[in-house]
Amino acid sequence: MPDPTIRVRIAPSPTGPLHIGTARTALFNFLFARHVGGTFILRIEDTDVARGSEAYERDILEGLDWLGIPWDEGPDPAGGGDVGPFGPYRQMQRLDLYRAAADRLLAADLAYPCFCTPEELAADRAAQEAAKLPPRYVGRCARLTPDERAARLAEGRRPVTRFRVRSGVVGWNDLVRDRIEIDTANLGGDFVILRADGTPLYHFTVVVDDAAMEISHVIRGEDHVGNTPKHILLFEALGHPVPEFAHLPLILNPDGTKMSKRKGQTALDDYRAEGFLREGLVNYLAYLGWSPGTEEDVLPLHEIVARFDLAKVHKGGAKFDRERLEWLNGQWIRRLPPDELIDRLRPFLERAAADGRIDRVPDDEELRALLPIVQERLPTLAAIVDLVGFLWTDTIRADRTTLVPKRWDAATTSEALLAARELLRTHDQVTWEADELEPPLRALAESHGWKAGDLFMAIRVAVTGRTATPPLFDTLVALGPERSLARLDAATEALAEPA
RNA sequence: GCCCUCAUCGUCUAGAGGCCUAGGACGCCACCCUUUCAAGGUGGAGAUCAGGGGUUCGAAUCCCCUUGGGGGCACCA
Repeated sequence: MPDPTIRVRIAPSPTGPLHIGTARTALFNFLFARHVGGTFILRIEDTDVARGSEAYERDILEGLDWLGIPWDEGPDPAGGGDVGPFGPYRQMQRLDLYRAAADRLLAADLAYPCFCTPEELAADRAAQEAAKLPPRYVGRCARLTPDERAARLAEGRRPVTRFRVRSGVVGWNDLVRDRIEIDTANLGGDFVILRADGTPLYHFTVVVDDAAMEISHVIRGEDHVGNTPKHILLFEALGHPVPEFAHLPLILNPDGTKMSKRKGQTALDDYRAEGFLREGLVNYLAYLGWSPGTEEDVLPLHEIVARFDLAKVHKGGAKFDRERLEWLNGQWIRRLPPDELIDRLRPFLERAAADGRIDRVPDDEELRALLPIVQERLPTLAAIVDLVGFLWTDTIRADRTTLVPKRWDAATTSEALLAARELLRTHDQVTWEADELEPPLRALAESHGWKAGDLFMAIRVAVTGRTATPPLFDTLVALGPERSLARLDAATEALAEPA
């Protein structure tokens, strides 16, 4: 049952690649909207021209799109025109709206021009700091007469526009944190809403846009709690009903501070590049600060939507736990249908080939045959190369020390490898299958008095170059008789070389 | 300095006065399975519910204080 009165938004600023925290906030907005049948809007807050870039905007749209949390209104991720009746959805295309809103505030004397110079403001702040007072605008220009303003204008000084902060207490019933009240005396004085060049600042654009776009619920990070009174004041000054607010707990670094690039991996793109699935990421992110209250850990998006409830969102922050993310991702990889897994693995193989980490890319058929032995061994998609990259590499390097099993010496290893090679060479190639390869090799070990495990380990390292691999006989099958024999030869040669 | 705010195993969490001698999951340890590595199964260690006061027949759950943590105080968003 769609509810047109419920409208939420994610409003990222393109000043960096899509942040995992932004993705989480977007997800919670999406979950809330879908759960109640509301509308999920994406708005680009690009008024910080100095730090923003179009490349970042693309990264954000692409990342959100990839995550699988589609917005109902906003820029078209494919690069087309905006979608939705409240556009445009990029703030730099809405400048006249802010200008008009500011004019209304100016006309009602709810805002005023301020001619203070950056130097004056810096001096004020320094003085306040020295006196151990909280920083705040002193109000030098708050009560300028028309003549004084005209005089300054005549000097060629360009004023910023400041919003008059009224005295009193502003409060709201936060949907996750309950009642919050803040005395406006602690807001830092009258704040700037328009720069001298007329471009608007954050606090002003959010409110003008949230009002214009009829946003009913503002769901954002806890770091915005202190901004909320300013926004409420602005809504009131603009004569617009104040929306509901819900402040989400922050995602934290391992040391408990707000997640940052310095102390953690924050770009969604980096997780994507490592081969984390959207399903795993979404599942994990949804469980940071929220839980369905049941004992289900692996939950698909539509189930999360069905169970989501803002009232059950936590108040305290949650540390980002990569181990748990990896486990969850593995769960999702194991749940992927074969064809789907193959499709998702492909880009990672192509990338590995481009980087020279493997020499060729397997086709779908080869990959499909491999899935039974790799699917349960992948914590991430990118791990495929590490796991079985030796299958697509022309030459492997197996050094002498790893070639010789723990309980063996080089001579025994050579002897065993030679015997195994001979056995495999004469093995019927039509029955080059795991079930057919195992018995004769076991018999070989027994006849020489070797432990089967030692023999298998020697062969494993000889044909793969590593001690940890998928099951040996499946590996030999994937390798094929020709390459298996060649690698056994190369290994014996390596052992024969003087150390 | 000021304002706001949070507080259950190492981590993510269940818990909305008696069901809690606090449950699950990740991680860790052991065992089983086993040719290695995983996956899977079983079991285990791990939280005097930050501390102290109340309220109550009864508190992890309600109130107060303390402590500790976090967030915020821009012509950034």
